[in-house]
Amino acid sequence: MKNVSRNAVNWSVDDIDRMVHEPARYMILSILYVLDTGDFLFIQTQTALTKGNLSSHISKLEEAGYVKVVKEFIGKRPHTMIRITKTGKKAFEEYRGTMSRIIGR
Amino acid sequence: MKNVSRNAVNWSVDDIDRMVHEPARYMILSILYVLDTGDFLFIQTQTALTKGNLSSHISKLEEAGYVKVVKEFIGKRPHTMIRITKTGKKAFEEYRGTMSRIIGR
DNA sequence: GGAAACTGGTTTGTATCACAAACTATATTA
DNA sequence: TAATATAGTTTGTGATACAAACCAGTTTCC
Repeated sequence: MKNVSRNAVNWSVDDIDRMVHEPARYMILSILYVLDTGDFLFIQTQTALTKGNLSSHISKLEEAGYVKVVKEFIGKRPHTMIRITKTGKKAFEEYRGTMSRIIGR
Repeated sequence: MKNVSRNAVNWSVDDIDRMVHEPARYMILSILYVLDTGDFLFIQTQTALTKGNLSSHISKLEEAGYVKVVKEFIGKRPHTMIRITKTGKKAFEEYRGTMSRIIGR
């Protein structure tokens, strides 16, 4: 048995992109949507997420194709740059549209 | 290490009430917010959730104090009525306020 | 120069969660 | 009386979010 049909409130749970719906990831995307790129530590301070948590959310966003991760060395230290993709931007916009509709404004 | 501080986007992940954030529960609450009460089967058809899924979401909402569940018999058959509480209404309103702010527009 | 502390993360362990299938208990119908 | 329907609840499981523990270096301090 699967949920497939539309309902009286005129939206289905499947309309909501869970990848974006998760607050931590929404926050990450909302930063990158404006700035396009950000390094790991910048995003960490902005979101106030723990490193571990941030790390795994970035991995998920990467797997979803919503961000690209570039690792390099700055001087002698490792550095991780995260860039939002076209797909990621679109997903973010669509999520906002969907939620606007659902929340009603 | 815990997330506690505010961030540059001016909201924290903790601002979002996960009890309401879950789409299935948001849908249930959005129906009850308008109608105040609804029986199990009505909500099931409106949400298009499976019975099992709906049952457990209702239990969670009940534990959170967002709904009250009243079991009775209609004729010889069991019947389950779900009523949104004052707390539930307030939580729903606050969630919408929070999300409106976060989604922006 | 060697221990200690810091940097910039990733991996691991755990508790929780969402979900549908399987099940329960009674009632109705064939 | 056997099968089917009703009205849900319980169970199994795969996925998830999270912070603690860990790791590979680098810099600082004595």
